Amino acid sequence: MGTALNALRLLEYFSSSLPEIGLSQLARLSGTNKATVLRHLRALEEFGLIEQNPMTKSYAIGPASLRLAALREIANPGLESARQKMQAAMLQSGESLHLSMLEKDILRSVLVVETTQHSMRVSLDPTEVLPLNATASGLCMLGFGPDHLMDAFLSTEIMRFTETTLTDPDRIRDRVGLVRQFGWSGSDGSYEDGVHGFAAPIFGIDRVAIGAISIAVPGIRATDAHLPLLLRTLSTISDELTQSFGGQRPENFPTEFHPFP
Amino acid sequence: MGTALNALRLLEYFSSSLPEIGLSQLARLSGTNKATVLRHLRALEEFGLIEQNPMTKSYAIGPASLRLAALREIANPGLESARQKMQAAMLQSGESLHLSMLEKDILRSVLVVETTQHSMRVSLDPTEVLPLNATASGLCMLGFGPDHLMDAFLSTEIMRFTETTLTDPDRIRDRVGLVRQFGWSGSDGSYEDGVHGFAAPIFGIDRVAIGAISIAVPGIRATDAHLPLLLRTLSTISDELTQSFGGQRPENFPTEFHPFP
DNA sequence: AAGACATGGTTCAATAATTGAACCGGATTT
DNA sequence: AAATCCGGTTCAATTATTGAACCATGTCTT
Repeated sequence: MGTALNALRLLEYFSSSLPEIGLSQLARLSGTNKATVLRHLRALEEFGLIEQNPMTKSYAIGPASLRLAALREIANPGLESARQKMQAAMLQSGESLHLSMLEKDILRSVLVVETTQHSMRVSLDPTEVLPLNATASGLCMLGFGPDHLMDAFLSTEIMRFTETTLTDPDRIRDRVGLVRQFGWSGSDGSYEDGVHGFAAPIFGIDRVAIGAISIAVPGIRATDAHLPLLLRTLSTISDELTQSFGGQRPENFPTEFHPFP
Repeated sequence: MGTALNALRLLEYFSSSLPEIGLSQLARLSGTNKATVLRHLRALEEFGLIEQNPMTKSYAIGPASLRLAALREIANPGLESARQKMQAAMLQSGESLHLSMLEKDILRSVLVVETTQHSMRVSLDPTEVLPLNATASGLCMLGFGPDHLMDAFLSTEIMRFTETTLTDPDRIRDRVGLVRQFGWSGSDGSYEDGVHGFAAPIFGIDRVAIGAISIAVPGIRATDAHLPLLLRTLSTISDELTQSFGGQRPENFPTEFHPFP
């Protein structure tokens, strides 16, 4: 059951590293027959969610995506203003910013603003799924997101990415405790070696986090001297974004961020 | 045939004036059974293209649209830079800009940058379909778009919007001839009373127009004194956008725009 | 140059999913 | 309190979907 969904799922195989896919390749990736893949692609193409490159014959995401995004922006304004706020925060901190939102128990990156001030920067896939245990944003969500999130996450397989990835449930819980106390979270290369992240929650109307804003910094620039600036930036932008999404911080949420002891 | 397409078509009923739709209402709009509409909505929701407001139970475009748009931006970069160029042109001319692209014989608005310099401005729906005979952008496309476009358009019903809308095929052809000669097109309230538009084509790699950029001006500010500035802005931005989309202007295309005699 | 192996796309009978009328329980309206 | 509205469910008849095999074409390898 779910023909429409099967067709849509084909879109999941497109990514920033694989933006164009051929028919046979997509059939292989999805484990479906070529004929049905073609049928689905044709349907998606007619709607405009897919377009075929007439030269290479391979397929890519089509213009309807932009239309729908614009439409969502109307029903759910805020993303465009979020981008502007992130731009300002990028200029202030000099580092790349990274907004992610919770979509039913998975945390997905939705907006990336890259720094223009350093040539060495952290580049992120703007549609990536972020592991909750390995990223600063993920730890934030575990700390301030819906109550069931931690249990839901611990019941899935916990992935390891680098040496420093937290995989032990008890240690994750300890860390999340600290995050709750300080209001922000950090990750030191626990997702990708050499990449440090600092994140703070964005709250919804019910004071539960709906997403997170993070600053990604190359290890070399993640110094104690730099930290206060990053934390100040983080505190203000997380507050701004919470407000611009119509949310509110919990009563006891720290008004400014301090380094972990 | 085309279950997936039928599901996707439900998305067409969402618009800026109707961003949230209930189940029964959507069934009525689409002329389909409630049960199947619900099935489709569920499929779309699971993928994230639709989300249900838990309070009102009605449906709206979901977050997956943003993901797909970001993905398209990677495969097909340029839109974001187009926005920036349009922003600059907006500041230069003081008026709202409006980018539209051809999607298989229909012209669709994809990006709108509104002026910040006047409180009276022209506001446009960013996902609107533009009539080829009644808008400046449309006339541009007829003049510089694919050859078959004019015939395809004339074989459909030609709509009238205001007193000044061009509906006579011969007069349309005459006007398009002028547009070809001068490189830009204008519309004087032929789509909406009191709104004047000035548009220039954006070309693809094969020197055929793939879209148009237009400046929308309230009638009062569409003066002869203002026109040279608008035309200068138009000429440079259409050239920039053509380049940024990897296209090239035709050999004999005017290097600067002059008022119609 | 000839085969082997890719690719995108088509065909068609068996099958499995889609469809819509009728129905339900609850909330508003009359 | 009767009558509508709403979102959502059920189930048998039907209809569209599916996948194996098959083309035609192009590109490597031998």
